[in-house]
Amino acid sequence: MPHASAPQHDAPRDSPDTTPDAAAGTPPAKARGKAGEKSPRSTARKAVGRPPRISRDDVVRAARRIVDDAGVDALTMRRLATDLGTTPMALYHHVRDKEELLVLLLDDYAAGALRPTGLPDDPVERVLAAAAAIHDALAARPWIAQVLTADDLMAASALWYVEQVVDGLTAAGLSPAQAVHGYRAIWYYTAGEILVRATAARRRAADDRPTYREHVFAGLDPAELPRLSGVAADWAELTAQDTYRDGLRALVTGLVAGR
Amino acid sequence: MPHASAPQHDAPRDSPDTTPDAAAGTPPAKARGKAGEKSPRSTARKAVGRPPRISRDDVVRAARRIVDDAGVDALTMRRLATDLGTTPMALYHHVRDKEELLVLLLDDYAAGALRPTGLPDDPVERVLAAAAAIHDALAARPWIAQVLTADDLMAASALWYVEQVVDGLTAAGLSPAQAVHGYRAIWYYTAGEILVRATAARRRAADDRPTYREHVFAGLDPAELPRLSGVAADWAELTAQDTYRDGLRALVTGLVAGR
DNA sequence: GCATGTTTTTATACATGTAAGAAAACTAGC
DNA sequence: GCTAGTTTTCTTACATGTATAAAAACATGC
Repeated sequence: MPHASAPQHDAPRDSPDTTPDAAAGTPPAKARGKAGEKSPRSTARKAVGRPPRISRDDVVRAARRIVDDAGVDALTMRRLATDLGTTPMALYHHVRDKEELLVLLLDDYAAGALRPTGLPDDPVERVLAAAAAIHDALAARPWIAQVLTADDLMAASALWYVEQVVDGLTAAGLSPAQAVHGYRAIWYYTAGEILVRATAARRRAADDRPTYREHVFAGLDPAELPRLSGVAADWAELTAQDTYRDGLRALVTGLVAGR
Repeated sequence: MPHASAPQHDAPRDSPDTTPDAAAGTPPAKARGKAGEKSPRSTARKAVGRPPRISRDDVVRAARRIVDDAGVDALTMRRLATDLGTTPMALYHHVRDKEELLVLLLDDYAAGALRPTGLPDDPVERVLAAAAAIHDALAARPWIAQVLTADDLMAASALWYVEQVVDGLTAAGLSPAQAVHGYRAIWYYTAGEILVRATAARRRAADDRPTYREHVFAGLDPAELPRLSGVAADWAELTAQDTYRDGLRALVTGLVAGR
């Protein structure tokens, strides 16, 4: 297994680069060069090519600083480059595109935010608690919506919670395959909730546009759509309520009841 | 209630513009002018200001043509303007921004795609069928992901299905408020599924990047995360399966069981 | 020292959405 | 006809993500 001083990023599309530590918080391995290598094999060559001035970790850290200080809207590739003392395009050797940078950032946050605290013993309750923990951690950061749809978001730091969900479902009687499918369903529901809510909040903040929904609901025909007409007046209030946990419980209950 | 020849778009932020027909498929009301008005009051004035060369409907129609012919990626404001024989900025008087245009487009598609066909009588089955119909109609068009998070997406054409869901849940014993919350849960789940899947598909198509998940799953510690390690090999296959309906049934079952 | 290969950085350029303001094309009142 | 007011359109300009290609900075083998 080659380790040594693997490149930070799978360059123009060839090196496998399966260093499992590149993602999390490994020190940048800067100050490389003449330091002795522990690894018995792999002859620790002197790293060919132009030496990098910045590492992927530098990029992520600088990005995090910007987001913390000035919000996610201030995070542009140009500003990031300026903060790092390089050019925008130099970043693209450490990060495939901005979206990957955001995923990395999310992972960075998750590493600090999520803490394995005492979870209940009962399987169903454990699933609920783990899912809610993921949800709350993500929902706290609105900019996450831009990244959330990552199919493979659940990386590194959050995996422990995924494990809890899958394990809980298994303990409740589901097969491994069913447990994975159940986890996915929970993930769809969770991601959907956050995304829909975040978008709605963004719209409300950005503008006082008549929400289009009011527009549509105003012209509702009680004869054709009686139920909707009946709740039209309360719709805004009802949908503003946070019912994530209720829905989650319903979903998990249904998953477990289904065998 | 003023009607007459209301402006197509709430201009620089003042006119209420609550014409309930502006959204769907009302004829552009072009060829306006000397035609007699039915409305008894509202003296049908001669429309002040520079006469528009294009209507909002023209914009949506042209956009639809582009999407149908060349895909959603080809839909740029510049191209749209060229097709209509105007300038990009002229579009912004009929559409707030590109996102609103996409919402309008989606509505346009929904009007044609969704057809109220025979739904089951059993409340739960009806909810399932209605939700699945929405899901399938949306999932068929990948570009929808960009718009889907609209909190108020369920406009005009799709409302009939929303009605079916809320009505079915009510018939199954839920209170009106619970039914709305239930609908929302179903919507979160549905939107999340489509979004996550669409994004995953896009990534897979765009590039053969090692999915980052493989990356993470490769370095899994079986001692710490036994369940995930156990299914790691099958993860890709399991998550590729379409289990939307299974999860939906579980959710609805749980919602109904919860009273 | 010098040519070669490799990796990172830089320079340049483009397409996109859209903000800001000027101009055009009308009606209404005089 | 002329001015004022109103609505739509056009011109110009900017910020952004990122493609492309050249240049820089190293190690290696000669």
